Amino acid sequence: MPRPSLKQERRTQILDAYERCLIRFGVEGSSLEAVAKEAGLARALIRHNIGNRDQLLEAAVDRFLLESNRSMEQLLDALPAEGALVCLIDWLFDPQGSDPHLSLVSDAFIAASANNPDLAGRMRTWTHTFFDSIVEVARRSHPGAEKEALRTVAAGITANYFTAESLTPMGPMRDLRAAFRSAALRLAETLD
Amino acid sequence: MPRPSLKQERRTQILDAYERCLIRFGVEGSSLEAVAKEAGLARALIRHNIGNRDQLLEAAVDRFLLESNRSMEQLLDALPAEGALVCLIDWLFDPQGSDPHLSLVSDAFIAASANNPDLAGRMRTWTHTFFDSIVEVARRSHPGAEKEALRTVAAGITANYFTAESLTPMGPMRDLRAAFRSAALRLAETLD
DNA sequence: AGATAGATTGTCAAATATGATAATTTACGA
DNA sequence: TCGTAAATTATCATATTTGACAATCTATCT
Repeated sequence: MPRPSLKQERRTQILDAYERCLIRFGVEGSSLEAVAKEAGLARALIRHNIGNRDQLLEAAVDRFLLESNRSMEQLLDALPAEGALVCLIDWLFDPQGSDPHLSLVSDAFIAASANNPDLAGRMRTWTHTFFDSIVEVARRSHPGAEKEALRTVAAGITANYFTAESLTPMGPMRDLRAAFRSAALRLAETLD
Repeated sequence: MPRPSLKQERRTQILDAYERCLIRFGVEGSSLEAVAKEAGLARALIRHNIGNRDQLLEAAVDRFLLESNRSMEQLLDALPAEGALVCLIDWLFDPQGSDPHLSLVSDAFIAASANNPDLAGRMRTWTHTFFDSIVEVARRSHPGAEKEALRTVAAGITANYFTAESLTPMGPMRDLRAAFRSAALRLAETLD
């Protein structure tokens, strides 16, 4: 009987806008005004659908972790048994594949972790989870490799991926991006 | 006859505080109020010694680039002819050596580059300079290696260094940091 | 049509940020 | 001691941000 709820649509609309602001202005710099403007909504609608500034951050972190885990699981399922590691690298560094958006949002969260112990904890476990997933893929495609070697290679791939994404706010740097991809591949080859 | 000028002392005092704020709050989140409080000075003193918010950012970028180049040159001079690359990696990943502070400041500048084309340009050339320096060190210690291999390895080392530093706001993650260092070393070994 | 629950908009007060200028204090040389 | 130039403090007007609440509008059901 009541008017149908748009809560979910509004929430995603707001969180999408918030993420764009996070990338440009960071956690501290993303005012509710800016988010509302970016979303094309009145500021009071943020309050109505999500709440105050802290609740907005919390909601964004929740969604980020969910989405990140979902997308990682999906990727792991899609990887072939043969040559999984190279395939993973191709996906990570494919401009079409992984969304640079997510990495930049994580950068904002990590930077803000210095003032926010809770956030720091959540992002630490996220980082470890991400890293462990890469290790697992490496183990799959190189069952014989030593544990330490797998961790080292996984760290290197992770770092090159993170860095390539982190530099995007400066604009396209194709040469460097390609070099990071090559470095990841070169590390993977050391497991053969 | 006048009172002695403290302009230089005050400038460094303010810029030091501003960098600490940049690391915690980012460019957009670093209000003059916050900087003044962090520096233990009245806000009007920022205006007196440096100027408005834009001028503060400009001054910080200027100092960052100068300091970064100076420190890089100094490092390059200090490196031995033999095993320069491994020595460089030791220095980059030595908690005592490179100042994590500088990397975090550069992270803030890079993130803010999305809204600031001028800043983006300056940070792009800085990134390229940093990268080229690593390539040069690699070439010195492995004169026989192919150009492309040198670039790839240098990119990997750079990425692992950047990433290791970027994660510090989340708190100490020794295991991951060690893994990034190992990855850099493993990449260097591929040049042998 | 009328009731209902939710969306949407409007408005307020308090807190904070900024730029600017005036007033005051301080250290040094003459 | 006294003038001077600089540091430092005080104050102001303005704009932005935030949280809160009231008022209005709108889609659906009965």
